[in-house]
Amino acid sequence: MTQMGRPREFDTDQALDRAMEVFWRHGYEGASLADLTAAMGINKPSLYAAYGSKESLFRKVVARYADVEMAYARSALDQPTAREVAAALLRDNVVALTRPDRPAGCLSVQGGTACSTANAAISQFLAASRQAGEQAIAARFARAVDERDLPPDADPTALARFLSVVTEGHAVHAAAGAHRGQLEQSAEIALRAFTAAAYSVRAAR
Amino acid sequence: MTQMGRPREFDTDQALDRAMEVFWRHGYEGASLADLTAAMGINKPSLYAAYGSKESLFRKVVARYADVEMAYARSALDQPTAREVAAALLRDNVVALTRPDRPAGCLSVQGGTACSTANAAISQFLAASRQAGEQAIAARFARAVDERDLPPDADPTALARFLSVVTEGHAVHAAAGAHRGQLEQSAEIALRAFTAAAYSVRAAR
DNA sequence: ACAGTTCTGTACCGAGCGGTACACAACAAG
DNA sequence: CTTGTTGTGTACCGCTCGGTACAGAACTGT
Repeated sequence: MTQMGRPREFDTDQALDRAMEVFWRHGYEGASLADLTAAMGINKPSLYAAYGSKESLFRKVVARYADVEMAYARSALDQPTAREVAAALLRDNVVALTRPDRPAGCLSVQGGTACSTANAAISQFLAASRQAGEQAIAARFARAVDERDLPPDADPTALARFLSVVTEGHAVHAAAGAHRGQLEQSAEIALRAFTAAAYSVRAAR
Repeated sequence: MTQMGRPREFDTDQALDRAMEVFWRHGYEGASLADLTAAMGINKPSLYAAYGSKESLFRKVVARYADVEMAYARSALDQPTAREVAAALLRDNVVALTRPDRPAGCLSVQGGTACSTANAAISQFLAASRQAGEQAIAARFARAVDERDLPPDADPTALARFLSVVTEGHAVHAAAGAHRGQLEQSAEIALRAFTAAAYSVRAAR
């Protein structure tokens, strides 16, 4: 059986990308249904039939964002050493935050660090997804300790947190208009910090 | 002449503090007039008579925030050396972001990194105020170069930007629920990075 | 006492919000 | 050609938004 009823007249993934750009630029609450439907080229009933609700659409957008726009982060974790992981992460993050064909900054931060009480679930959801990324990095660094890449008293959690902090700071800065070269300078400083803290013992304490 | 007409029945600065807490927690757009008036203990006409509009109230709140809640930043600039400036800034910032009697995070970031098109001026205003802070730090570091505290090829602008990035990242993290001790670890790593980048020549490049 | 001024509370405004009812159009199955 | 199913467009829902008109209360100056 192929599919009954009238066929959908738009591509759901393509419309999701249009919605992503709107949420990315204006945040969850700053993006109105009128903005979204205009960008997606559909009407409200089509949106609700295909995605359920504004919140459900947003969650689908964030999932797609993680899949597509954050792919660099997963491949950074494949680098052979912790130092190279950090270097790839910091550098590719700066590139992703300042792509001329994308809104500046990061959907996960722009989406809503603060929300009205009614939408508290949104900011919690975004915070949780950022923390999941941080924990993935921490797990990678824990592996590096096991592999004798990092010294035994290195703190994978603290190192991952530091990298996460820097990328979030870069996201705020990029959204405010910082240029790629400016963030690259900052990333280099952070990378030196990471190396010192990770590989020299007395660092963490 | 004292003051004509019916006297105001509330303290405008105290009400401003109540409004600050609401904006701090929910951002500019996430804070409704109903939330604000309830927290301030006044009615809408009193709010409009005393502060002009929601946007005008927010700007007054941000000004007060800079005066009161960011006083630590100004006194950090009075430290004798660049390293001590950075250390005081990072550490006091972490304390300010995680005060148990204040909302977590930073009003300037929580206020609105992203806004609807109608309120684009708000996020621009906040970004500009953050950049003003960054430039004050850069100016302090430029003085440190003049004073032979920092080496002649240190980059005051890049160093200030790095510190600004870390504090913004800490603000995002704190708003997401990070504890003070966790951010202190991150601040220590950042401080080592700062010292290395600032005081050793080949660092910046 | 009275006028002029300023603040307070109620009750309201138009506009935009997220979300939906409904009639109709486009397809698959029989 | 009919029937069942699903998407589309219009037109609308109740609600909340930021902001205000207005009447009365509380004060100062004469």
